[in-house]
Amino acid sequence: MGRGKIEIKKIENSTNRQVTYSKRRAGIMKKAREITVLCDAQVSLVMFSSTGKFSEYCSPSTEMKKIFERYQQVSGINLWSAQSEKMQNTLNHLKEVNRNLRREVRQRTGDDLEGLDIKELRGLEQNIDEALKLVRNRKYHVISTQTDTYKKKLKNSEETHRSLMHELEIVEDHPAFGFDDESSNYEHGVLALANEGPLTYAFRVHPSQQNLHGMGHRSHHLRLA
Amino acid sequence: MGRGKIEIKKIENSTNRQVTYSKRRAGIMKKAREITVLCDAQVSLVMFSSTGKFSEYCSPSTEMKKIFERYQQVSGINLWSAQSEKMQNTLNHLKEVNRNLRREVRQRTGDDLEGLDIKELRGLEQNIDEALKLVRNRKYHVISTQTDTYKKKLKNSEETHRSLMHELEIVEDHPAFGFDDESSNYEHGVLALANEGPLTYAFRVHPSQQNLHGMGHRSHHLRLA
DNA sequence: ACCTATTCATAAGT
DNA sequence: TACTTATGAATAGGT
Repeated sequence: MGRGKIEIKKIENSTNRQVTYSKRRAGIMKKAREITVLCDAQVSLVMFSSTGKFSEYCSPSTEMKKIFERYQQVSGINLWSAQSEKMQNTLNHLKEVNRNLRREVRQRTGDDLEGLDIKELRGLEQNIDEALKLVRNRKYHVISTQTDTYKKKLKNSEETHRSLMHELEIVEDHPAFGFDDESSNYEHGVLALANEGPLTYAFRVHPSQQNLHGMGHRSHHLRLA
Repeated sequence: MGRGKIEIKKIENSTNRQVTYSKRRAGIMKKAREITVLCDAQVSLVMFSSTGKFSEYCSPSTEMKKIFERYQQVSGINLWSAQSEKMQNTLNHLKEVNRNLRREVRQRTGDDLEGLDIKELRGLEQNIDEALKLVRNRKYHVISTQTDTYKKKLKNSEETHRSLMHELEIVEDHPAFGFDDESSNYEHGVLALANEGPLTYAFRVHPSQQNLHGMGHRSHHLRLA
């Protein structure tokens, strides 16, 4: 059909090829449209030209998605196995990382020491001991910082008090209350509290980490924060 | 094209509709085949007749799968959003669990104590201290178990030795070597080694946990095993 | 399924 | 890229 019969083989002239592509693409689209209407069919047509230009037709009654899903059902081919496999791999990877992290934590809490030999136990002990020192140092640092703050606040209010008393003295000429300057007592109190307070360690349960199917081998996950 | 022009609207006579469907389907298929060859294009065509009959065409150079993947890329439509969304959620969930586990470990190693207040620090200290005791107990247990085994082995070989010596005595009538029975020296040695050996704690780097894109906020992950 | 009059699609030229 | 047109292809309706 045209000014002469043509052989069905690749058109080598690229301009010509593009022109033919455009014309025939329009033709196919029209045919697709027509068959859907005339025959009440569902059609999906996806085309990529040799230059990568993309065109599609899809029956108005449906969507590509649905047609592809139906295609899958009928053909038995799993179209997104590649994608999901990739994801599955990442997932498995993450699960393993997770398992190992949990194990590390359980070893650090002393809950899972079965598999360790002497050398590893010695190393772990050493490691935990160092961690303990770090935590203690930090604790003292925080305490002393906080104590300093309290000292300053105390000093402030003390001075405020003094000046108020002073004003009272002047106004009423009535010197009355002594003021104890042993603010170091307070520091002692804080330290005592820090070391002798209730020994429960407040783990916070993380709600978002619950109900991870197939993952949770602990009923809840701990977060120190 | 035919014995008369027809209007493009649903053919009500179902037999007629089926016949037309068959004819036009063949036509479209041919067109699809031709455009792929002539224009070096990639075409996928999926059709369902009103009676549910399924037909497909796909350029020989490719597969439905690939065309659909490409379609997705170009159109931006995620064809399996339902599937992948679920997975994505699990994935994100795992990532968060992971982050928190890492944090827990870093707090237990004393590497990340910035955000903790006194109460939390005190709890952590307490907790680590308990872990330390557990690890120490376990260590001593393993050591003593191992020592028992060594003792038994020693006793065994000692007896073997004795009987050998005895046989020598009998055979050659040549009583010569004394045997030191202080096997407890050995136990002392093991304990000393356990407490005074090199203090490096052997972390094993897990190769499979490297290069998890978007995940690793540590250059490597530790596993105590 | 086949036939064929008729309409349609389109190759090549502009 | 769009229009033109001669020509071959597709197909509606009949058998």
